[in-house]
Amino acid sequence: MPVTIYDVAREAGVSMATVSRVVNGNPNVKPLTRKKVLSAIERLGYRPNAVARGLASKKTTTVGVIIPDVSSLFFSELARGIEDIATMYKYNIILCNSDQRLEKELQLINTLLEKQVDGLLFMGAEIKEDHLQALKSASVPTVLAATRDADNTLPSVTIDHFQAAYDATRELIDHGHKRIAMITGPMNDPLGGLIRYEGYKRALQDAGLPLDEALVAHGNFFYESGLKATAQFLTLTERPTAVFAANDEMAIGAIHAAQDAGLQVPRDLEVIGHDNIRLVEMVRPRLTSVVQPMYDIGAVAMRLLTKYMNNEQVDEHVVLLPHRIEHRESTRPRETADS
Amino acid sequence: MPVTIYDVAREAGVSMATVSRVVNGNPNVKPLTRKKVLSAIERLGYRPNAVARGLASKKTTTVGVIIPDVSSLFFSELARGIEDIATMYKYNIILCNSDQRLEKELQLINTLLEKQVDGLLFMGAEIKEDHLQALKSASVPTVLAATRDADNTLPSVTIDHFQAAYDATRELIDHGHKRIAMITGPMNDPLGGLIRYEGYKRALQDAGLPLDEALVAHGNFFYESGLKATAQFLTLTERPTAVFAANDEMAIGAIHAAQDAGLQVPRDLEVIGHDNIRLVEMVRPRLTSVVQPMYDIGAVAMRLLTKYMNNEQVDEHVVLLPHRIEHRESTRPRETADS
DNA sequence: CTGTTAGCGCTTTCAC
DNA sequence: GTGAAAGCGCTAACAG
Repeated sequence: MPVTIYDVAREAGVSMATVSRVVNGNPNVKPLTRKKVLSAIERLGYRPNAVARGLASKKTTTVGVIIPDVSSLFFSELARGIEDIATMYKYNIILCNSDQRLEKELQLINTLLEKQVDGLLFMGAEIKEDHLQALKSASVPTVLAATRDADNTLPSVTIDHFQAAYDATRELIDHGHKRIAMITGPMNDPLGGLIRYEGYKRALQDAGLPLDEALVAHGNFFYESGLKATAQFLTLTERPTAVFAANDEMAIGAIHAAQDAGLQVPRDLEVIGHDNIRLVEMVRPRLTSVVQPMYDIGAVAMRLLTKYMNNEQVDEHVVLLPHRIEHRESTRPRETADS
Repeated sequence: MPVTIYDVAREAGVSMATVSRVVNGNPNVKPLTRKKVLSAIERLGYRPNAVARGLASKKTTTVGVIIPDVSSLFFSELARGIEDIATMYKYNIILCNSDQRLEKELQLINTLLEKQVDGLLFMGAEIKEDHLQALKSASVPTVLAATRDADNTLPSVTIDHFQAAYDATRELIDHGHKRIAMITGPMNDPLGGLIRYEGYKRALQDAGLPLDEALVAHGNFFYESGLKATAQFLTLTERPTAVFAANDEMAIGAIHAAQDAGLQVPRDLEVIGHDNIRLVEMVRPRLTSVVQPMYDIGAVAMRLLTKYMNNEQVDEHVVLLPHRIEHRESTRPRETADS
């Protein structure tokens, strides 16, 4: 039923090999022959079968992407960066949601390898020994995006999460705050959760400020948890005067909790978020946030993966992208800062 | 290098056919034989090659998904619904961003067909003759998600956009408003743009209200455009007292524009959005919005596609999911409404 | 520059 | 229940 390379060959009066050459842009074809083939292709409406090609060439020009949740504001931005660069290099992506469940992640790795992807892009919170094991069984390269494994066994693209959290906290300290609260991510998330908390603690410590457990709440990255944590903070007799949230959604929750309590941001409570998702511009006051360049992380990770897939030389297997703080109205300008 | 079905056959002392049967769960295998094969698979670490399988069986258990932009709050939610159901039916998805550019859409359709996807899920604003043409050249089924073609040539899953916009406008009319503004989507988007505008116009007309062109702004679905449009509305001598925006992002922009102008929502301006994305809960006041069940649309579309792919009987090729208005604080409760 | 010839790893009749 | 054998549609040596 469908027209094959063989049909085209017959129609053009050449061999399959020649058709294959034309289709693949091999220069070793006489212009006239090429023209004949092209016209036969046109006439027959030939469409190369990528599956057959994949079997014969052992390349599928497809990469597997494991993502916790595409509908997340954070990850969908990453996914876009990944796909754009993939397209640029003629790859397609098979996208799979893992919900960060270990079992599902492992199963997805396996499925993707069965599908003979040329490479794997992995996003997720924690990289366990199981992941390393599963990935090692693959003959294809893997790159981690927005995360990394503890020993840097795998190539990865991230920012310096510790430093980013440190900087954010430091910023609040510099504004004269003594009681700075933090809404962390889940503590079983090494980078998004634990390390940012460590950065916060270190910054306090370096500034000689005490760590008050009452000012630390463990959130789950969702708006609601930021809202609740902050509402709770505000019931304390010694309330915090600033909050650092491990992501923007929770930070926005913090702003709203403050407003719901009749406080003004940043006058009564300064708030700083993390990631700088598009949402930060869609709140009043607009949210100051640590910029994690999601799109770029995805793009760089994919670019890195193409290098591995092409056996190109790679000097930096572990890439750290720069971060910075984008100042908006949820924090006071430095000049006018006071406690 | 990689272990093939042939290796397993030899190791287990059976034929490839038998291994194939075991792998595919064919019941016609003696339990003992099955056990031998399974153990050989285990021992060798055999992983079936889905590409070879795809070539031989002409099924890839992969569907192509064309999406305008995964990083969009609206579409990423749809994508999640699609992927979840795909997973449920053992399909993987190749996800491609089209940015709604016709040329890219057509090219993606072609690429996906080359990759021998078993089906196609298409999201986009306008379905042109070109699309129909390209899709027709495929021997695989296509389902449209959150859109449909003018003649319902293709199966689709949507809500009744006209009625949804009508209902939203009607709601504001019922609150006693005489000057109701609308921020539309792009007019070249038949459903998200044009039809919602038609619904708005009809509602006004049915209520005997005049259509004031000064109260209609054409936005682009982004926050900024809602912000600007509303700021503009508020400079009018006869300001609107209510706004209906064609999506939530613009509606949130409307809220902020009002607040920036020192007005209170909903007291001075009622705002109603469209889609009910997750963001509506993350603004103050929280946004009243027309619920378009994105996740469900994706899920139902994918489910429908599985039916076509399995040649199952389908009675409803064009499915309309119900919509409703979710009332929040950006509109006044009906009881206390006044002009 | 072009054609011949093996496969790629699996499914699928068709026999037995 | 099981095996033999013929492809699926293409690429990739290898010859010429």
